[in-house]
Amino acid sequence: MGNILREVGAIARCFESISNIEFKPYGLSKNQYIYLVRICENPGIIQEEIVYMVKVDRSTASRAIEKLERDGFIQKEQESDNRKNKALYPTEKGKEMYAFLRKEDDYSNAAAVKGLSAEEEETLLRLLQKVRANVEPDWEKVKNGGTREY
Amino acid sequence: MGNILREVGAIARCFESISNIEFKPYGLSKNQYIYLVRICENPGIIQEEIVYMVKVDRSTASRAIEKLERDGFIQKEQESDNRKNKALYPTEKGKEMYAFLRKEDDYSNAAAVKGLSAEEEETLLRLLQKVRANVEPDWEKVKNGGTREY
DNA sequence: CTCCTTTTGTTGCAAACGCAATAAAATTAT
DNA sequence: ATAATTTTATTGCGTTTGCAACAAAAGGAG
Repeated sequence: MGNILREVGAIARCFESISNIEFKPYGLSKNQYIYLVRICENPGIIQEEIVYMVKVDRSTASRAIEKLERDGFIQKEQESDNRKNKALYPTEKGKEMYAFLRKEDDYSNAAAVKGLSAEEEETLLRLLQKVRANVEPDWEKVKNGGTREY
Repeated sequence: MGNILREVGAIARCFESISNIEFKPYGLSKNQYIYLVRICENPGIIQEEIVYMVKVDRSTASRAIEKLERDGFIQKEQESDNRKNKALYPTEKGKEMYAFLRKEDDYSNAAAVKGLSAEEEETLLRLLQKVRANVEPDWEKVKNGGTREY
């Protein structure tokens, strides 16, 4: 009886832990890298979209991003046609940090799939994307007060 | 360019979030279920072994398990032949809760792999186990102050 | 246009998190 | 046998986390 979610959980905690330790000396505190990466890859993205991509609580994202701004890695900009949404952009400092984050990320991904064939790697990614798609609606549902029956 | 670790991270956060919300009304606070499950499945296990399985900081595990004991879900017992290790056992209350946790866990795993063939499911588990094995040594290393080169 | 709902974002508060430092028992080395 | 190292567990401290509750703008329904 293998348990997919437990493997996923352990792997996720491993890499989160490693990343946080490695980025700390560069001025990024816990989990900030997660948000910075998304903002750098999607300039102008709004917070709620990051929440959807990353799967974290609104309030957590709000404060993490606030801190990123305070620390000079990103900037919030009022969209001209919309006074509610705040578009997020990396600063120069943020972009520099991103280059480093990318190197670490590439290294970690390569380390993760070491020993897998190119085909297995593709398969793994495809299956994980499927799992993620399966999970998303349940997450939305439960986060919004819905219940799962089992 | 698909990123395996980001998928893994999002999936893990989804299920952690769902689990925490679902278990809260039953008296389990954040992430306690993770430790309770391991103790129920491995009666007599010590804390450090759980840390190794789950991939979390010692101090986090220590306090989570302490709380589990305080809440009457588990018991710590001094091993007769060893005064350092503390063997962990579920109480009756803990075992009852475990039955429920198992149902939720089974449901979540089934939901996760919905639409995958039995073969794909096996493949996914196998590949995840491989990734986990790849990651473990790096986690140990970095947690103990070592550095990765990239 | 006005009312209702949804979307986006923030804040209060209590709890969990994890690095660092500590302690003590167990194991290994000399 | 004794010293050095490793293993196991805890605690101090500041930070992050997330549920709840809230606010305000945007979007839809009548």
